[in-house]
Amino acid sequence: MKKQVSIKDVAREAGVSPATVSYILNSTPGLSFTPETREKVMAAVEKLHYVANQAAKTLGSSRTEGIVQSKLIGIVIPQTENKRRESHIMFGNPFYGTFLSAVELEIRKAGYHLILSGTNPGQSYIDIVKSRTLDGVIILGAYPSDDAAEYKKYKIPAVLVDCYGSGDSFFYSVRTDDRLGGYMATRYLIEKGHRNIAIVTGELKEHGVNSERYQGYLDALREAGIRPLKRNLFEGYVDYRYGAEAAQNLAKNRRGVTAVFATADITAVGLINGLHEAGISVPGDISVIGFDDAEYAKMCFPGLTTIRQNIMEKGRQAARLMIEAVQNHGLPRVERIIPMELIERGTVMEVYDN
Amino acid sequence: MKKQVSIKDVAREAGVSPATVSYILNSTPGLSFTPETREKVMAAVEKLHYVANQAAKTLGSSRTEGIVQSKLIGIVIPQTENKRRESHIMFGNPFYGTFLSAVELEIRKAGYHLILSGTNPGQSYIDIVKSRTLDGVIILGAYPSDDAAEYKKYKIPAVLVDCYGSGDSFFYSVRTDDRLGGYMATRYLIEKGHRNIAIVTGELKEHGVNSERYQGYLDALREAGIRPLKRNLFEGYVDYRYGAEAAQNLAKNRRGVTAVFATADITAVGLINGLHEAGISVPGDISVIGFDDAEYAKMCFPGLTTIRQNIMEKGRQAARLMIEAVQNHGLPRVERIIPMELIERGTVMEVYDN
DNA sequence: TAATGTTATTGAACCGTTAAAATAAACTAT
DNA sequence: ATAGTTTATTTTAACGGTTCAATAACATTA
Repeated sequence: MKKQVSIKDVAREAGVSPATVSYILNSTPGLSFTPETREKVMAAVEKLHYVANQAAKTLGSSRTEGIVQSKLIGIVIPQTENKRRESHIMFGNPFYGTFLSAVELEIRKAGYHLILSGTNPGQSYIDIVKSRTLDGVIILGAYPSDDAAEYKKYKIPAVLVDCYGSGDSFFYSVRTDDRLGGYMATRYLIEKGHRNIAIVTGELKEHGVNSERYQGYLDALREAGIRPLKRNLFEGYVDYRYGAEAAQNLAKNRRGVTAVFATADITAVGLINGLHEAGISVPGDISVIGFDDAEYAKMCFPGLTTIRQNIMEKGRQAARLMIEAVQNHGLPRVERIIPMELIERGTVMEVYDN
Repeated sequence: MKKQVSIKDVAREAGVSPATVSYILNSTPGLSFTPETREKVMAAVEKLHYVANQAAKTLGSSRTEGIVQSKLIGIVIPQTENKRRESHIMFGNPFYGTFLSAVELEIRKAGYHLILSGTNPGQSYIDIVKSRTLDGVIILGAYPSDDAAEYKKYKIPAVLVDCYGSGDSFFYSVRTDDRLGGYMATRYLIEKGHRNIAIVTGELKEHGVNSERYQGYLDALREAGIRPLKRNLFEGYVDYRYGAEAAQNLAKNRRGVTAVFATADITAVGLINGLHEAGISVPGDISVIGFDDAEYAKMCFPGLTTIRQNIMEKGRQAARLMIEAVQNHGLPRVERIIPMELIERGTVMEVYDN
């Protein structure tokens, strides 16, 4: 690691003081400089290939309250090392990849950088935030409520993505109306004549995405006067394998189920393949609807009928909200709801009489 | 942003000097302290919830050559904003998600953090490296050769993943033997009786992954005494859509092609679905083999026969190599080759006589 | 007992930058 | 011509750590 070119080198080269260089490069408001001085400085910067040291900037500006700028945004995704369960791995579900892609693009455009971290569920992230003096944090999935107080205490803007249960006015939030989505999916199946509808989903933690979608499912059943059956609830993991497992169980004991709502596409695909393997045709024997419209929803055969949420858009919104929050300190809480739409492909079939 | 607890606060609380706190917390070698002092310090740290400021650490230690530690590893993935071509989007190909997941896990275990960035192809990343004083950089795909000199100059360890053409002894490298992989895929098709084999691939840039796989394809043909045909080369993009496009062209004018080697699974799946749409059966009419064994290779129907590369393993190796390089400065160049294996599923069919 | 090591601890310079206060130079206004 | 503003720039003191040289306290050796 060679000694880097510092602001002093630039100052010397340009024949001005370090402060002048700093002011000019940051175009600090309320200060004026001669065009000549400006030019001299810029020329020196060019000549020496000067790039400011971010650590020093962060440190130097940490004196003034509120304007600390590490230009670093943290993004936290739950992920544990777990050989047995893909669902614990960040990108077991490609949803994250797409989302991250959109976030990165926006964040970079705004001149910030993204510091990516997984966390063991429940593990605190606040140390990282403190030690790196992050400008803000984007949190995916359930957020560790212990940290919440700290974020507020230190006034770190936090954007919660797909989080429920924090009505707290401090946090920004981006999500879809998952309950409505669950309702849409189930209602669609009902409209197609299905009455005995199973649901395959991940852990129904309080205030989670799965839980909301499940509520929506119940809403739709209730509306249609269908009594929900406990045995039609398959609660497990959000991964391919659990879908396949659910398929096996379903194949063993169908009890008249004609349709399944899988609360994530990845589970849906596992389910479909599992059913195929068990000799059950989709949608011939059982209809399936998913959720997300992930990349591969259109790739599998038959194409997966699903509730589409615009993941890129979700990422974009989260990033923009973050930047806004960082730049206009103390903005009032904003909640962005990303719209959904039902995509009809080939995994749902109409049934007549029952 | 509240004023943070500093090392001075801890020192005061413990009744020692800041230097002592620093030494104890970093367990600086060659120094001894009374157990009492140690305990006092640790107690104060606990009590005040002290977390060291990384910016200050980085800056403070930047005096001593070689041991600057921002504890930040950069990871660079080519990605541009391009509405028309998914291939330019980082996670258009889920390969990246899986890879990133593995890297993050390893990096975090070693106490480092990952700073994630896309780059417009050809755009320099060196400014980020300098400004953030990154400890090292993991670079995916073709690397901007202009930066290479800078990395060397500043002695920034760089791990090149899936990069060819840098025999430079400064760089570490992780990759698969793509040429061999291309050979394996093609040879397998030949063994199954195919002689008129097309290849669908991304841009054949000099020294790229695609180019290597293409070479392997040629190797296999040559070995079998088959003359490669120009019209059998479909050179485009590494995305779903290009696979579908290639399928259309192929459907319009098959000229006896009975098998296709798609150099990425995502393209393979696009191809298969495109062929289906055009009324061509896979593998009935045309066999397809892919490359990667991405998540959805087993999800599509029929399951995709493909060359599997262990992506998690690739990520793990890249991360470990990085950490090693950072910690043992000036390690000699290492190259890790991740093995492949052929996964037989349902998209290749044997043909007899021709 | 004085000289000599050790061991535990501290003081202070320094890293690269920002920000507040100070200064110098150039204009106004009286 | 003198004081008062305004404009352009510099000086200095942080920011929160690390690290080297210095010191104090204690044990050892001659």
